[in-house]
Amino acid sequence: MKKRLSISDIANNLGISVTTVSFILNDKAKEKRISEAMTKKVLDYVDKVGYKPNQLAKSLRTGKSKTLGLLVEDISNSFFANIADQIEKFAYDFGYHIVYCSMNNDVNRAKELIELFYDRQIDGFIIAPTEGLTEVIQKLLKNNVPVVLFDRHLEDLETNFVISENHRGAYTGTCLLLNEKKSTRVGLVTIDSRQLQMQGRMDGYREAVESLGKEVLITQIVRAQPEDETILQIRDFIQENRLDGVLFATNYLAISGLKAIKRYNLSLEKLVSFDENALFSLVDPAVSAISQNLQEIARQVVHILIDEINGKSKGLVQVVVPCEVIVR
Amino acid sequence: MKKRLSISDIANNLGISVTTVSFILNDKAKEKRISEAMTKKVLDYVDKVGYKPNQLAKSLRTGKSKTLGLLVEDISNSFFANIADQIEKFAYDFGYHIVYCSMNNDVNRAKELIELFYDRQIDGFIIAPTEGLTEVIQKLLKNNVPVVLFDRHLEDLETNFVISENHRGAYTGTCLLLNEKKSTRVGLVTIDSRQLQMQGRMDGYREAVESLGKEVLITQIVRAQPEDETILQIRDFIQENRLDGVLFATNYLAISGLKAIKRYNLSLEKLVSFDENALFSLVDPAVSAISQNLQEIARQVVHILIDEINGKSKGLVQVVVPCEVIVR
DNA sequence: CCGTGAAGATAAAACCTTTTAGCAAATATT
DNA sequence: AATATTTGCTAAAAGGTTTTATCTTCACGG
Repeated sequence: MKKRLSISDIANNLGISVTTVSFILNDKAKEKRISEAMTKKVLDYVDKVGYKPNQLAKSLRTGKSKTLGLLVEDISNSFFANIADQIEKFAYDFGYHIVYCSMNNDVNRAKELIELFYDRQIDGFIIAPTEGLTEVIQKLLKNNVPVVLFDRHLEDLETNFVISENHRGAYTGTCLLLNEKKSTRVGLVTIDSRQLQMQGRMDGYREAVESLGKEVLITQIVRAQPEDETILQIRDFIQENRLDGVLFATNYLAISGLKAIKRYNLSLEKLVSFDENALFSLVDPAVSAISQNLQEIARQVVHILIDEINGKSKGLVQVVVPCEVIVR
Repeated sequence: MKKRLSISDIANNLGISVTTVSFILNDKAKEKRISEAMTKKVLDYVDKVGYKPNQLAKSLRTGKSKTLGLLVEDISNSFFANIADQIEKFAYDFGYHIVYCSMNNDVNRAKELIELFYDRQIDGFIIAPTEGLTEVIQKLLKNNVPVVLFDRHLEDLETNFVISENHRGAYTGTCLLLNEKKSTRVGLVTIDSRQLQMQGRMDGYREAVESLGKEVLITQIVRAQPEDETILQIRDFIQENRLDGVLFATNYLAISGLKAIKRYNLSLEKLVSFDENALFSLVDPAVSAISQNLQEIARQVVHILIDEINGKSKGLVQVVVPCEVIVR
């Protein structure tokens, strides 16, 4: 209803200049040699009338929007949803807001969104990149826009990133499945993707299996296909290879796997999955988890990004966060 | 690196006025009688140099930020994560972005966030309100800020909202559990909350049970307590009342319930929960779901809000979306 | 030849800040 | 006493748009 107060209203009502008010509100009173008395007068008045600066105007002038863009594949995926929650909290502590969006494996939408965010003067990007985003991220870097990747990074791209210890996690996870008995057969269900985190998990699995001289068994699920397809494929993989144990490279693959097991009444001794999920303790057989440290990842991501925004960055920062193994 | 072009750069380079460029870019060429030739010239040039308007400046001038604020209890909760995903998609179609945050049952943080968003000139709010937010939302309404509530609404607050058919959903869900046999005993696990959607679910349960002249058995879980407490409480509730079937008022209560069942080896015939969850088909006994139509809720929320922002609103809009019952 | 209206464009104000450069008065230095 | 420095404050520019009001030119009817 009644128009919001602006800084010049404050100045006029107090019979002083806008500059003075601005300095005081930005904690530059000391530095700019504004008297204590004046400072107090302004602060009291501002408090009394409840003035709040217009952030848009502020951003326009300073070029900083105090907003970060978060781009993930699918915010409804529990891994991303959980990390988004953490990221928001950490960002909040620094006075930053988050705008998010899901890219849904649509490279064009992703590119468009990045441009869109960029046009909105977003201060920095937090991205779980999909293949095909290399150029557009490269463009951001060229324009000196702060970027931190997480969950995966891209080859040929010199960026900051925070990822989990995928190789090691997969290795330890696979060891849970293995058994000295020559006959124990364990397989990996992963996705059809060249994403580096998936490569890491694959290599970890492979190394563990090979160290016991067993056969490396891998099936790669096509991302886009309907879940029923996936379930069938996993069933066939398990049956044809007479598997005793399976390592799932992601959360949602494990869920499809469990559906396959239930639906087709398969019997397996042990299951392990990347990422934790409420359901893993509730099904039979229980699923052990290679749980990523979401809080630490989020903390690092936000800190690295904000350091870079504030010019406090010391070159590239690339962090690998250990996983925790939850044995069930 | 190189400074971004501004509209006045365009104008200078073309030797024309800023106004002309602005009119053309805002599709007002016809209306403002700019010649076809001029229009084409400008459009071609803008395209060639890849000029993009500064959204901050635009927002500052127009007072519209093309951004909506989404406030939920906990974005990592699958219900909210899924709906956030949908909301983002619908908003995107209208050129709107979403900034989100989790309130985590912290009324003060919630208030602060709402004020913060408001200061950022957010065009409208999408809120799943918690108790205690009445006043601050009231304040938004008084200032003519468009608001749509979802999942629940608040008494004494005349707002737009989109909720599910809680009463009916709970009624139908409870009917799934019931059985003509006099001996069948069914209970409701809900939360200790006066939120209206929970009241609705409770009433639906009660009505179904009473219609068969059976005993109404309800336990209310304290929100803040550690999950182990909750699990114990559910166990006791089930055991003490010798229940055959349980209706869970939310997703996460069902999960705690399943943990109780597994951990203490309880045996129940049937379970029903509000909200769908991947895990419900995988556990034993399988959990039937009263699934909310997330897509429709999101669609409505966004449309109502944007209509109101554009002044196309016809008074209060209060929508109740039917639930789908998934029997397992 | 004058007045009217439309066509085609524009100058300048407005949105609300931050920040640079500078002014006047008070104090310190020589 | 004259000069230099510090103190306390401010005018105005800058940031990039949109929009109002206005200006010039040309065509047309009378």
